[in-house]
Amino acid sequence: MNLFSDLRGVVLGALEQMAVAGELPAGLDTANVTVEPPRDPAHGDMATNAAMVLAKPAGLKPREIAEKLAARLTDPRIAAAEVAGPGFLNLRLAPSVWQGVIGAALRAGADFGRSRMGEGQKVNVEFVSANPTGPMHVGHVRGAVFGDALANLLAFSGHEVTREYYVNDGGAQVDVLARSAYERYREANGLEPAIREGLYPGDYLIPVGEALKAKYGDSLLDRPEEDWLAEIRDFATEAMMAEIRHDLAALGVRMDVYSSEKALYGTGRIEAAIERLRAAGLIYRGVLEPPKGKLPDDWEEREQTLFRATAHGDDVDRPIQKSDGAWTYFAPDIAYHWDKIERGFDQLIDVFGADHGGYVKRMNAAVKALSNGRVPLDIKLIQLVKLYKNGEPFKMSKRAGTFVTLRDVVEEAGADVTRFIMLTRKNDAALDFDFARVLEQSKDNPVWYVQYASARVNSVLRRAAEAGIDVSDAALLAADHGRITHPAELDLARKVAEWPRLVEHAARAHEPHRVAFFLYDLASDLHSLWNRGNDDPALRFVQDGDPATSQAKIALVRAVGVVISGGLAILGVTPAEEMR
RNA sequence: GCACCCAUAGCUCAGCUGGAUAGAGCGCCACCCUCCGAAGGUGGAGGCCUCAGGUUCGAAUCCUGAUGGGUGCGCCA
Repeated sequence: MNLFSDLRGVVLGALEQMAVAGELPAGLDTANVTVEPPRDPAHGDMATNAAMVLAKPAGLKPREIAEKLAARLTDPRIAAAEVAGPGFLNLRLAPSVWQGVIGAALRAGADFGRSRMGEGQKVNVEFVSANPTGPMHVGHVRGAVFGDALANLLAFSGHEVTREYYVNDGGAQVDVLARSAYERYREANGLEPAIREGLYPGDYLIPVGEALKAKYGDSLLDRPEEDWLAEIRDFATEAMMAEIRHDLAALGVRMDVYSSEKALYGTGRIEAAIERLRAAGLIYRGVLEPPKGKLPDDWEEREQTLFRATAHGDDVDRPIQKSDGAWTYFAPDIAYHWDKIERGFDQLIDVFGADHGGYVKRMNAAVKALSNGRVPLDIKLIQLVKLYKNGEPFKMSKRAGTFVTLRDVVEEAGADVTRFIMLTRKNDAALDFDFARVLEQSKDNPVWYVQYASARVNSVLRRAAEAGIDVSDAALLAADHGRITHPAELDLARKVAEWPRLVEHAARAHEPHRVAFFLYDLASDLHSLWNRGNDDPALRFVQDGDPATSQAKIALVRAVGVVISGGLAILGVTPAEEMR
């Protein structure tokens, strides 16, 4: 149930009637007609801009259209319709609408707000995709949480979602990993490791060295690199991926598919994808212009195989082969996205770090070319997270040597707090994460505030039960919600009613942070109503000697609880049973 | 030099894909603990939505340009 789209349907129906009656020209475009709650509650419960949107194409005055529209809005849910301002039509809804929301929320339970908006849409969300050369660091945390929450959000709105991790196990960096692990293997055999410049120095490879010793004994010592490189590379990569999967699990992130870059090589898949572009006339041999302004020191002209990315909106064409004929990193990426397209996804989402911003246009160009424009690709860039503790920059590097790991963050703040805070900012805005602040139990800590609301709902249910009131789901659903009449309570019900619409908008925009902000608002409204009960006993949820009214009020509280748990589930955060 | 992102209260940020008088938290000011949970609550002050044009019934939101900040820019993924 989504009240807003229902009412929009009512309005569109009325416009239809007007067209039939000759009050409006037929065939007007109503796509821009909205029915939304106005910012100022004094303007009623809902407002539609229909008259203003249609005035020009219809050649009529907005207020005139609004008057006629108002006369045709006979739906029982609409108690009053009045023309205001330049041509807004403000709708006042019957209290029963808001009272009905309580029942709708309780009936749907955890599914309240779930929609079929994305029905039949297969969406692939690729995120994290950290190189398998070490443990995940802070930079990955936000992308991991964002991607996971976005996937939840899309699934909740009816999309068929695949969560995918692209394992960059095919490039030079995994050879570096292998050489680094080999040194640790030598170390495990009692030799002095030579961690040269350019190798990965982190302690996390020590256990890998020991595991290699357990597997190979001393048989790989003093052997030329070509004898062990491939084997140790696979071994070390797998060890790193095991670590990454472990870290993701600690953060509550689950992947459906791990795709390997290496698996694309030697199978003709890259060649096939490139061929497809070539057939479209987008591959050629050529020489790139040097970038203007600062010229790299070692610039020399080179002929390379290029992808005509400029044909699809990029600024320059992009090399797919190095001058020695080997693929650049872009080539397997093209093949990987082609693979995703071939798997039948209707929509692709890539979650990248902001430092990959320069990559967006070329990837979009490639996907556009590969899918003939059929499959949209949305690349979400995740801005940096700056870590602080009590306002001081946070440095911790127990295992990694040079960076703060995801595990450090989760151990310090906990998965729930980490996830929530990471979603309290738009993905394209930088985020400050202060450990001291996020663990604080006060109103300026949004996680705490929302968790507190969730606990408070439980607390009310508990107390009511102690007072002998039946607070079972069935009883609350059967309660007489018509007893919810106080404006403050109806306001809270209005907020609950907004949830399905918010989910839809957030899903459409690919912006899970909106859920976090909504939950904060809703928690705030609940706390506020609670506090009004201090001064005005009529607003207390448990009314002594009046179990019927108590049940109605508690049903409202429970409806808020339903939304909060549902919203937290999307964010991947556990609701608090009680505060301690 | 070019591209992308950002610019909203003193600070940190929202702003529902163009709606009416721009919001929240912190900080500040004033009140409030006999009261279902006061590490809290209620109210208040605080704005040229960076600037200049444009689009239209209507712009913080869309377009162009400028300014300031971030990121990136051919054999690294």
